[in-house]
Amino acid sequence: MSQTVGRALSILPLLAEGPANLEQVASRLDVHKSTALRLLRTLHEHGIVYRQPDQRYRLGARLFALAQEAVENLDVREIAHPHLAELNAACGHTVHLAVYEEDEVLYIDKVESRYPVRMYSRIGKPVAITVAAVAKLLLADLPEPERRAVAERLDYPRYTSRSTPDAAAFLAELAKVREQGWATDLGGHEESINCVGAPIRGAEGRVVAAMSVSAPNVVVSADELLSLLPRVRRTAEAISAEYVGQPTLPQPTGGRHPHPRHKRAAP
Amino acid sequence: MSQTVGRALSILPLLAEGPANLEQVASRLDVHKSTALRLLRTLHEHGIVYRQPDQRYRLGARLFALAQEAVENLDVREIAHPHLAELNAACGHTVHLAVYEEDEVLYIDKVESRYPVRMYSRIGKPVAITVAAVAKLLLADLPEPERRAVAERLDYPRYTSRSTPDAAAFLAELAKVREQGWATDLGGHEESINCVGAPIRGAEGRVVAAMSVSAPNVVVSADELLSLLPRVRRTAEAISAEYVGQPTLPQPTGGRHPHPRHKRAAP
DNA sequence: GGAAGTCGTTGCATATTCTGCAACGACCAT
DNA sequence: ATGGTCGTTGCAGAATATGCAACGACTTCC
Repeated sequence: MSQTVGRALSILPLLAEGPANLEQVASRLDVHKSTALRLLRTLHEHGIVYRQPDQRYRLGARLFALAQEAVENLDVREIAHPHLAELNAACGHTVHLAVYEEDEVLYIDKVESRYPVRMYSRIGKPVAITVAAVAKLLLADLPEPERRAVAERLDYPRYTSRSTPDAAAFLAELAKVREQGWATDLGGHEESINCVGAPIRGAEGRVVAAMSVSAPNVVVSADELLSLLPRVRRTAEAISAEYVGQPTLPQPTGGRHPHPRHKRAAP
Repeated sequence: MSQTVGRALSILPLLAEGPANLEQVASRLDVHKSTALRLLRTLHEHGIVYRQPDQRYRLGARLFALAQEAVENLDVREIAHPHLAELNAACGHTVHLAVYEEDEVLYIDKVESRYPVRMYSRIGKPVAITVAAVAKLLLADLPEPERRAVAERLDYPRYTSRSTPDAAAFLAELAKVREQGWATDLGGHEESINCVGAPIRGAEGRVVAAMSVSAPNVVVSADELLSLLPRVRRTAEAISAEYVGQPTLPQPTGGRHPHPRHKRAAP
């Protein structure tokens, strides 16, 4: 909508890859150096980017501070953490917490495995949405039309031979997950890694987050991991219970949609 | 420099406080609703802000992802973490890692105390710059003119009776810290909390980060905490050694300053 | 040691882009 | 029904961002 702001924001992912100098930024934005300079200066004034001693720019500290504040406002995280830690203490595997937002699922918390062989993942990193157990749980709860729309919008990379191949398969899987109330990822992302997950529900039973336990084959077999399912579900339910118990006033007004999603064209 | 971008960026700290609707944003930016709408839409397109089901805006997931990438590029953090964890395992207290950036010092890592009574702090939150041990360490290493300029720019809130009262006192303290190579905060921020810190040095001996151990009076006395100093210094030195050992190509060119800081006016 | 080459910076004229306005539509309350 | 809130849209005017060209600081190459 706003070209200038759009350009400025495009600089951020670019700098996230690593420090860059003025010319690199200008050429990747496809604007004149002077334009890039002004944008960078503005970002700098706001502490979003930082200028290194060698004059190159990188993402600044305030961005980090902002993001940190943002996550802290996600009450699910606060509530869930102790439960996740407890589960990790009990089984020793990596435990993840994830939320869905605009075609992306991302980890917002994680308790590391206590085994030396670990799964790689990163808080804040988008999840492999078509295969991850947490992603299935979150998408399975979307209202039918939207679920369908999202499924068709996605790409289906073949990470492994067991990755979800296409939208149809994914929708079928989502239906199953929705039905049974839990989900798995058996080698769909990394051949040797399995996950079991369960949904965390807020008021009115909507899925607000999802959690999972992940472990590589070399540590426990898929069957052994599945045997943890009851425990995982109990943890998710405990979090849900606590979450609905004292939700810090989420969505005061029910739902107002001045412009409904699927509006009919005017006559 | 760029008004539009500036306005858009001003929305971020505002939303960090909590979700807000269009009107609130518009009035706090002091612009027309339609203007605020366009800015928010642009931020939304880039995933920086998210629109809740109740139509209010809050900071989005991508901001979180970006920030996460940003910190990961700070190699000090990667290198330091295991050492901090080890120190925590040994003494049980809260361990912090902080960096300085443009008049701000902020925590970039933290290992929580294992005692029930803990100091409150938050990764990503700006540190009380005039009293914190880590802040003293970082500022003490600035070149003299800048150190002075910063000290005079700062505010000196009287958190407690032992807070640094003014710029003169602060500069004196910094000189001492610079001299002795370590720093303390004895009840300067919270009456009952003490800290001991040591600097982490990069190539050429410049201080690139600082670490500290904090504990409340009720757990250990200031003297007992001070007895940890040798250990803290050793940890900081171990991190420094590892950091200079394999710095992932920081600052390739030495220093180019097309426009020197203190340029004389043209004749 | 001079000359050519980088790279960041500045002032300015142009026109592109953003702004505020006013009116509308959807929704809620009374 | 009626009035009120809040988000959304199209438009004309004007403020704002843009690209250009030239310069200064610095490096490198001959």
